[in-house]
Amino acid sequence: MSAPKQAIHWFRQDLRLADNPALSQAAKHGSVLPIYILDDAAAGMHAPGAASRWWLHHSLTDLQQRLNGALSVYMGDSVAIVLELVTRFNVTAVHWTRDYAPWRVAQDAQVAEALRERGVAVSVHSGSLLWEPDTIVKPDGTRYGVFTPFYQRGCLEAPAPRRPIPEPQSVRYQSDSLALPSINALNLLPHNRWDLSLAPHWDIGELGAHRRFNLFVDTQVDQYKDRRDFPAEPSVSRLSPHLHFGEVSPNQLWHAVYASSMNKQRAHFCTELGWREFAYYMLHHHPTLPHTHLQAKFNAFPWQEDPVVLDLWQRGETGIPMVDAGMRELWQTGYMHNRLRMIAGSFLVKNARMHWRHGERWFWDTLVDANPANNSASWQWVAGSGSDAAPYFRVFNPVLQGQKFDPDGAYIRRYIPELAALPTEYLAHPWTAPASVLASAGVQLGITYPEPCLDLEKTRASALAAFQRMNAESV
DNA sequence: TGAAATGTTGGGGCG
DNA sequence: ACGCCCCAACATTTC
Repeated sequence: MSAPKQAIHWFRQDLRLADNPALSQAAKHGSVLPIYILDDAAAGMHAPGAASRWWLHHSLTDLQQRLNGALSVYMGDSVAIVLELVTRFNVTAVHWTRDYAPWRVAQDAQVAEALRERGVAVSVHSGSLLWEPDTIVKPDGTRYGVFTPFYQRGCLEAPAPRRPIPEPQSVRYQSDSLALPSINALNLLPHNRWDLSLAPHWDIGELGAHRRFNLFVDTQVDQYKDRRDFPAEPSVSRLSPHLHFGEVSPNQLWHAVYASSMNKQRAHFCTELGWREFAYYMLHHHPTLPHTHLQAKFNAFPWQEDPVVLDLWQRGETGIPMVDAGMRELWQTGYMHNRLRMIAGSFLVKNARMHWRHGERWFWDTLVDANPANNSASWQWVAGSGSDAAPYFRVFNPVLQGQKFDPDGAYIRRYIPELAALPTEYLAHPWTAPASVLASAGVQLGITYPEPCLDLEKTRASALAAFQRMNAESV
C-alpha cells in the first residue's frame, strides 16, 4: 500500500461540509488539506465589503470548529499560495466549487492552467447553483433574457437539480503548520464595533443556516406567497447570506421545499431561488453587468451627483419614513427586506436620480448577503437598465408602498422610533400631519426627524422627463 | 415585483 | 317615468 494521496479542498463560497460535492470528491483521495484564501487584490471591486467580512469571519470560525481545527487560512495571491502548497504537500488533486464572480472565473482559469502544467489534477464541481448557466438555452439555441421564460421553460423543464449528498464521513483532514495562526489573523472584524448590532440577528454557520431554514419551513413557507411582502412580519427566509457563503446549498433548499407537498406558497419560494439563478445566469453571460449598463441607451442618461442626498440616504435620514426605515434596517442588521430594497433603490435612482453604482457600492459594503450577481442585476433591474428590468417609468411611491405593505406601521415604528407615537395614518408621510398631531406625538420635523430631503412628486416628474429625453436621443 | 391620469359604468339623488 | 348630474368603483392607458 502506498501512502494516501493528498488532495486540497479549496473552500471559497461553499463554507459547508454537507452537500459539498467538491469536498466529498476530495475526501476520496485519502487525505484532504482544507484551505481558505483571502485574496482582496485579485477580487478588486468584489473583495468582500465590511458586513460580508464580519460574516465571513464567523462563518470561517464555525467551519474551523466543524473541521476540528484542520482548516488552514491564508491571505494573498491565490495562484502563488495554491502552487506553493501543491509542492510542499505533494498534492495530486485540487478540488473546488465553481464560482461565477468574474474575477474568480479569470483566476480559476489561471490556477487550473498552472496546476495542469505541473501534472496536478484539477477538479471543479457545481455546488452553488441549481442549474449551470451554460445548460439553459432557448429551443433555438440562444440565451434567455427574460426571467419568466428562463425559469418556467428553461429551468423547470430542464433535468431536476442534483439531489443533496451527506457530509463525507471519516475524512482524514490535514492541516498546514505554516498557515496563518488563526482566523483572527485575516483581520476581518471591524475596529469600531458596529457589528455588535448585527450579531443578535444572525446564527452564522452551517448548522445555523439549517436552524433558520427549518424554522422557515415549519412556520412560514406555507404562507410565503401571501405574506412575503409585509416586511414587519417574519415571513421571508433570510437565508440569502447563508446561501451566499454556501453554508447551505440551493439544492438542499429546493429539494426540501419543492419535492414535498407542493403548493402555490412553496412554488413562490422556489421562484425566488429562480431569481437567484437568473442573476447568476445574467452575470455569467454578461460579465460586465456589475459596472456597465446592459441597455446601452442608459449611458446617455443624465444622472445627478448629489453627495448630500447620498449621505442622507445611506444614513436613513432622507425624511421619507419608508426609505429611511429600509436603510436603517440595513445598517442595524446587515440585511434589508426585498420590498424595501426596491423602494429605497427606486428613491435613489429615480427620485434622487443618482447612478445606481452609488447604491450598488453602498449595498456591497453593508449587506451581509451581497453577491456580485444579485447586487448588480437587481440594481440594474431597479434602474431599468437591465434586461427584463422594471421599466424606467415604474417609480415607487414610498408613501403608497408604506400604506400598502406596512399598513399598521409596525415596520416604520421598529426602525424609526422617533416617529413611533405618530398615528398610523401619518406614519408614511409625517410632513402632512397637522401641527397638533405632530406635537402630541413628540415629533418636531427638522429636529427630531428630518423634513423630506426632496419632493417626491416633483422629482418623479423630472425623472420621467429625463427618461423621455434619453429615449428620444437613442432613437 | 407601480403610479397617476383618463375612461367607463352604474346606482342614487333630484328636479 | 325620465334625464341629468355626481361620483364611487373599476378598467384602461400613459408615463
